[in-house]
Amino acid sequence: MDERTLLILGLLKSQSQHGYQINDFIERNLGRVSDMKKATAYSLLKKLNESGLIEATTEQDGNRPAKQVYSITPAGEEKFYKLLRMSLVQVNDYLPHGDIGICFMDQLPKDEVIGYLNERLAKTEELLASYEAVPPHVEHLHGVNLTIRHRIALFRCDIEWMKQTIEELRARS
Amino acid sequence: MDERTLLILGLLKSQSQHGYQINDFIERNLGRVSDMKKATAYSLLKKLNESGLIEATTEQDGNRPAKQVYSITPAGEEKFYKLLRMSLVQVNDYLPHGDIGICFMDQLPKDEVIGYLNERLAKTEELLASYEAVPPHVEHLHGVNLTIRHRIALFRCDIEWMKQTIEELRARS
DNA sequence: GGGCGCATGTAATGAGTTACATGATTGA
DNA sequence: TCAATCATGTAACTCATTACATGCGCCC
Repeated sequence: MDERTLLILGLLKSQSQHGYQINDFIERNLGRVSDMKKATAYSLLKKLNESGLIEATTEQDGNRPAKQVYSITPAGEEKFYKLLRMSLVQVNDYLPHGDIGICFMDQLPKDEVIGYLNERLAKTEELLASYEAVPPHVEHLHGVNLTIRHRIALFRCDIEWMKQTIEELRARS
Repeated sequence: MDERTLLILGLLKSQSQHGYQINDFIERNLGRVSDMKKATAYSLLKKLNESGLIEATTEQDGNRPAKQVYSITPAGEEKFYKLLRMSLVQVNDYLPHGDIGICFMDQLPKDEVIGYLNERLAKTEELLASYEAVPPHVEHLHGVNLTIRHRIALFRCDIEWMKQTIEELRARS
């Protein structure tokens, strides 16, 4: 939750926005950094408003549904910096999804496992290629590029690990 | 949830066990692969029993509280293999926790950020060392070793990425 | 007698998702 | 006129966690 709060406060810090805008920006530009969903964004905005970290003004364009435009408050800025510092020092402790399966791989014939891992390897390489193909440059948020590089590094690491694992399986008598 | 189900079914496949035993095994031997908590294990066991993937017999030792000893059923074995295959082909798509903070790093003075990243780097190196120090060998589940190697690789990757990022920050005018 | 290990469970809470519901504007 | 985009929100649900509650046996 802290992470999502940090994201919303950070986006509002650079510019007052309404919910739709924030969600739209995340979907379009930050799909590779956050998976926050629309409903989550709206309800977080509501909650942050209630707790005084952001404040809302209502805007209306003609006959359209009214917008709730949110701005960050001084308390919100303080919270933003606190969360940002916490986030920067925090160690990533990975518990990769697929590793439970790896634990039980001996329950299947070696060749079958190698087949699955090769499939996974190919899909991961595809994913990596898609990241390498599109150098993203999100305006005013150029730290995003560092996170993309981070993910690319992680994919490469995964690929190496899979190759090594497959090799080792193959080498088994 | 699928992952937790796979874990429990996999453990029961090798041996009928009661809840306490399963939780104990996970805590002692699989703390680096799964973070499933006691209450989760118990309620999952209940649920899997209700859906027929496992079955329970009651055992009593003297006057102690009765144990629910669970065994995997044929339906459970089928489910196990299905989940195992799914798990093995599934691509890991990492969304590292700390990366939201990285996006906003420009909001803090460069030197402060470098300080935080160095702190994070040191902590990660410590964590890595703890993984490298203890070569785990869980009996009958030797795939676990591969997952430990996986995490070691990911930590090394993270460390490299942090060093590179710090270097780049330093190089900024 | 007190604390630890064995053994089971429930209740409250929290975070987040999916799916639903509504309605205006705009462009093909 | 029909679909897409703009715009907001709620309700039900799932998953998992924390904290609580209980009680025996064993050893110091």
